[in-house]
Amino acid sequence: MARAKFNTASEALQAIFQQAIPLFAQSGFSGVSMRQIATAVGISIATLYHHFPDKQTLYLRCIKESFANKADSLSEVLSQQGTKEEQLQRFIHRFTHLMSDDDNFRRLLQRELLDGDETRLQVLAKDVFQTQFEAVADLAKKLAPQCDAHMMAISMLGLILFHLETMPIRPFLSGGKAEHNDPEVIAEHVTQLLLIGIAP
Amino acid sequence: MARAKFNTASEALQAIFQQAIPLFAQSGFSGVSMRQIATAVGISIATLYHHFPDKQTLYLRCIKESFANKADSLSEVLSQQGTKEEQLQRFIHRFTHLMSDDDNFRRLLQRELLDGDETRLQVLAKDVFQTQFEAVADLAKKLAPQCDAHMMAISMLGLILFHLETMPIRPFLSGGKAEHNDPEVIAEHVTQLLLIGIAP
DNA sequence: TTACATATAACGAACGTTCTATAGGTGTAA
DNA sequence: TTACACCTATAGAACGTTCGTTATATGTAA
Repeated sequence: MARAKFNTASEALQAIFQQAIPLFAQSGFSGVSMRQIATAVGISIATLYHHFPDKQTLYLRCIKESFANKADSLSEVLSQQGTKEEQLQRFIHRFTHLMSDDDNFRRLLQRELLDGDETRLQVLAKDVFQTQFEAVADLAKKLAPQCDAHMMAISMLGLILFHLETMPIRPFLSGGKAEHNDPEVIAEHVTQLLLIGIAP
Repeated sequence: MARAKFNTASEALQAIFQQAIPLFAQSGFSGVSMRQIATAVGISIATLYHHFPDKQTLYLRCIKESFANKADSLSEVLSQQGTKEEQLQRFIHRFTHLMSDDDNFRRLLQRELLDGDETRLQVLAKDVFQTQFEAVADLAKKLAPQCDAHMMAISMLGLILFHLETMPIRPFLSGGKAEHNDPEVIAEHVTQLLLIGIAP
């Protein structure tokens, strides 16, 4: 019976994450059942409980797993040389692609902003975003010394994320075109808006 | 027994909406049970089913109810006279306050962006947002003729909404202060950013 | 009397979780 | 090398609870 499906516990965990992350990203914590996940992985529900003590723990580990390794790519682009305008452009492009390429990550993040309690958000801020957010705020300070760096950093991220967040509804809004979902188009628009605002 | 709690069916509906809307905004469709809602209203679960055929219908009517009458306030401010810069500033302020004052509405909206299927989002776009979004896009076109009006309108809304969306996590991010949650501060920041970008 | 708002009670299904058992690998002592 | 104890990964079956939903009865107003 046993020892047939996976060679190591780590393989089993990876298989579970691979199925559970998209499910949680799509339907949220209470929209996904343990049976659903077990079925998707192709294991029994008892096996799932052998690897995780309860549903909440599985969910939090999925988030951790999905959020891991996002930092490196941003750190790299944020440490590159160049004028501050070049740095901005590179960061915007990288971040847009990062978020555009990993819909599960973006959806889990937005679900956490809606559902995460104070403790979870604090962990998220300190363990996942802190270093990169500070670098973005520093860049904002260099670009616009007269502005509040924190607010400006939030604005940069929000500009990008909202275009992705509204992807499913924008086709039905006036002027919505398919090309508006192209990360290159979004990045270019955001960069221009930040650099010169709405000035002609 | 009966006819004791409410005088009319409409009163009963209003009492149900009043309890159900914050619950759905807080926990989402699958995070709230019919029993929870009935208990909050102080009626039996069967009474709830007397007024609504099923949970989905109740949820959709809650959304409709919560989204109603938001349009008028925006239409008013969007039709006022003044320079285009004044119009922008007035719209940003009004929209920020509208969203800031009604957290349930904002949360339901963001949940719909995550969970709504194509049909529901299409209804949302056509029935709730269409007119106002077009007006915002027109304003964007007047302010920045060289830009894509649709993208610029999305950017305006996203700038505001993301500051509100990230309220619970920003205290834990570098430079976050309580005053960043003040709608006046947000509106002023967004207006300045849109008007001149990051230029000094 | 009729129509409706309400409540009690229950339905079957699904939920998260746990109990129990077994197949198979691993370490150890005879 | 063999024998046995132990551990891990797995699954079947069931636990008690809650889910959305409904059938039925009763009280009140017109």
